[in-house]
Amino acid sequence: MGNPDPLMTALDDAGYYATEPRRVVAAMVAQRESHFTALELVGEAKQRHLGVGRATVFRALELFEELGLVERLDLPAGGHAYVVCEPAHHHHIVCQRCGRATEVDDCGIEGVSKAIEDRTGYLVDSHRIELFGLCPDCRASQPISNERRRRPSATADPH
Amino acid sequence: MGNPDPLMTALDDAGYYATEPRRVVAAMVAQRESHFTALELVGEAKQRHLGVGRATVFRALELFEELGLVERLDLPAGGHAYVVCEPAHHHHIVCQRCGRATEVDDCGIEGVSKAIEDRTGYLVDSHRIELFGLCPDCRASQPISNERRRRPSATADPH
DNA sequence: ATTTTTGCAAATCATTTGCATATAT
DNA sequence: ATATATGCAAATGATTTGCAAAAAT
Repeated sequence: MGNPDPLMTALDDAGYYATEPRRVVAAMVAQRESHFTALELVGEAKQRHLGVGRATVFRALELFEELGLVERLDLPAGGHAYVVCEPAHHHHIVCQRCGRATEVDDCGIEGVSKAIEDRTGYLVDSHRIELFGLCPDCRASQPISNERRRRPSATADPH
Repeated sequence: MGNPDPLMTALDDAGYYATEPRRVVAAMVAQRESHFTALELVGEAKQRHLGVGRATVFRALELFEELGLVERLDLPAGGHAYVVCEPAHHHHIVCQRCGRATEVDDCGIEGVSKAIEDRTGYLVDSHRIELFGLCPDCRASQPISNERRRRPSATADPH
């Protein structure tokens, strides 16, 4: 009678205790379709009387992130959100409208990284690459013109 | 008698008031060699009795960022920091040791973005690409082995 | 048995906001 | 004159921490 939950399995494999609260957080995470914040999970836990507290949610997410089961995104607006992901695979494209995140395989990013190393003389240690846009579904249901959304131009009325 | 400060000039060009507090913040920003946080500037202002308050520093940085004079980085550890940068140029490689940031010109990044659009069906709106590593100087003064620093492996002792 | 984990509430940290006053235009 | 910006202190929001009790090993 094994553990069918991949998050919990990974936890267990890494030597962490497979506790009920972690199972609960893992379950909440697993059924999310788009990105979510720690506080959203805290809220869900409270509403559904799941009995896991704020600190535990934060700690579980931190742990999941450490194990590569979840990734913390820095959204363009400045906030943070998590998405589930395959371990050791770390680029996502995130829909600005529905929040869905899709994993992106190395489309030449490694090569770019190498090129940058060569050009700058830096030794590259890690990179953060996040793309934001509209997913195919949202493109279909909310078509936008050729003109992409643009930031207010520097010459526009400043107030 | 013009304004020799590029940050202030840009502000002015964009139609914002060229105020003394903003000048002070711009000056602090301009003489930073590596990345800095809003609170570091607040601290400097306090220590040097520059007379600009917390809110003003935050507001000035927000404005500078809007004008593309400064970029807000999301550091790997989760914090934020700012770096000065050329307007409309938005990729940096940041030294993990000294915090210096170097602008990186498009080393094929646009191509990657396109490839991802094609593969995923997303319409890419914006991307965040930040690289972290060791700058040439820090490489020289703190040589590290071929083995890059690695995250604790999943099989390592969890505590 | 022993170690890790939890939950709570309080603490911390970063950032924002209201509003009367001051400043730039 | 008029609009914008400032400073302060208080509010907010997110995340972390201390610690005794509970659960997993």
